[in-house]
Amino acid sequence: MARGKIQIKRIENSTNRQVTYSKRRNGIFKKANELTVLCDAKVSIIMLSSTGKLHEYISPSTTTKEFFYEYQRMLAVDLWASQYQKMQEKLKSLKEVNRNLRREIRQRSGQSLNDLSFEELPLLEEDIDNALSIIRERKFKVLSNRIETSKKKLRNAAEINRNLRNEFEGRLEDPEYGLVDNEEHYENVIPGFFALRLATKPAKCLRWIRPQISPPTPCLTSTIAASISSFYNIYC
Amino acid sequence: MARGKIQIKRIENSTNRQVTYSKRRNGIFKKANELTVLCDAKVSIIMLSSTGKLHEYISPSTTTKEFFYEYQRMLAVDLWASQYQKMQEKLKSLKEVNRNLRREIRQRSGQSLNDLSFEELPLLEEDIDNALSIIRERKFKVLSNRIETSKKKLRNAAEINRNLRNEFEGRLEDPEYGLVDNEEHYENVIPGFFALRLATKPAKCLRWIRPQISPPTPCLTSTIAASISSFYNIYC
DNA sequence: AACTATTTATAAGA
DNA sequence: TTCTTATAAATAGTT
Repeated sequence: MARGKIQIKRIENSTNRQVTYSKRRNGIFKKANELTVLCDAKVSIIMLSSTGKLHEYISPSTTTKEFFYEYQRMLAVDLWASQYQKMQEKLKSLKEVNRNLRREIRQRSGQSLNDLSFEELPLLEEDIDNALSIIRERKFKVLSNRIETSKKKLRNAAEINRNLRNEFEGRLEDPEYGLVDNEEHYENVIPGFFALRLATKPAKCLRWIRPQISPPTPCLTSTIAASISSFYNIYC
Repeated sequence: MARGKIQIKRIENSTNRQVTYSKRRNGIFKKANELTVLCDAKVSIIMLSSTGKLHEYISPSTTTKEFFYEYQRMLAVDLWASQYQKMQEKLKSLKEVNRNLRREIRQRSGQSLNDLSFEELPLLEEDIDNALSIIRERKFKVLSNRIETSKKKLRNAAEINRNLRNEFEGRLEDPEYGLVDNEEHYENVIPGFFALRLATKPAKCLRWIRPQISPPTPCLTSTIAASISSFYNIYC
């Protein structure tokens, strides 16, 4: 348009393209503003350059947001409606599911039983009765597993204890390790292992006899002690 | 800009304004298209004229919707974001809640017990045991209510029956109503009421002795019969 | 919608 | 980026 006509096709020179973009963009925005004033119109222009930059023009006294509400209203084509509606429906169905789940839990807890029909009540009863059996079974299974584990750990601890004892006795007989007077002294050094009696039936059967000489042997870790303790608190 | 310079201010002559709007609009759209081609840019223009008409230009290979998603993304100022995001969060939290509710139901049914800690199991057991008691209690209450209701309805039916019988006898004695031979004939007209014996304890106590003469008295509606029947099926 | 005198936009160069 | 300027393009007023 000046100093020579140009073909309307992509400008290959990058710098040139940038410059032209900048100049023409201003030109268009200027024209848009003139249109706004002269013709009392509202104009929104958004431009994305090839380098990814964004520029916009919006007529004064409007925001882009307002403008697009207007745009949607005019075209009766809601740009976001479908997405929005889908979400709304999903929300609704989730709420419904939620309500039903809560009701089921309430009924399984013995509340809101009025909602149940005369025929449904015995079914619920049976279902919960079954559940209770399963849970009880599971409880006792977990329980006996714990007992087994504790037993094994204790046996292990006792074994280590015995080995230590043997080693110690070996050293006593070995002159290099110095002198120890008698068995009684030895008893004080390595305390008697505390007894834990476990029977087959879990309830009312666990008895924990505390060690009489402290500190207790380090072979029994606090973890085991804690688990036995909690076990004891719950079932004895 | 031609045949005389003009002031950039609202054109008061309506026709003139319209014409100018039309001309300049085309000019801008043309420029926009040139920019699109020359500079490899994307342009969206939306115009609302003073008469309320809408015109838009959008670079080829794009839709206005896409364009505005891009616009939102670039500006990080989501035009609809707040509403949208709130919904998304609500959806997420509802899903989470539902997942937990489902887990609770599973556990109350005796499934997924592995998720429960050693300490939680007995609590669940106790809770469900309580629920079971409540449900049983409720069941028996509903049951005895039904029995009461049935009893009342039966008494009522019997009362009506008796009245009918009396009225009929009255008519027999009244010459105006014609002649009836004897009591036996009368028995055929109004059949013997069927017996339903109800005891206090619900289980194994309901006995339904079918009427020997059919059809049964119309005073006992099918509803009552059905409820007694289902009652019978469930508890006897 | 077409014409055209004139203004405005802008390509190329600095 | 901005300025300059020759020239292309847009357009106001007219028909």
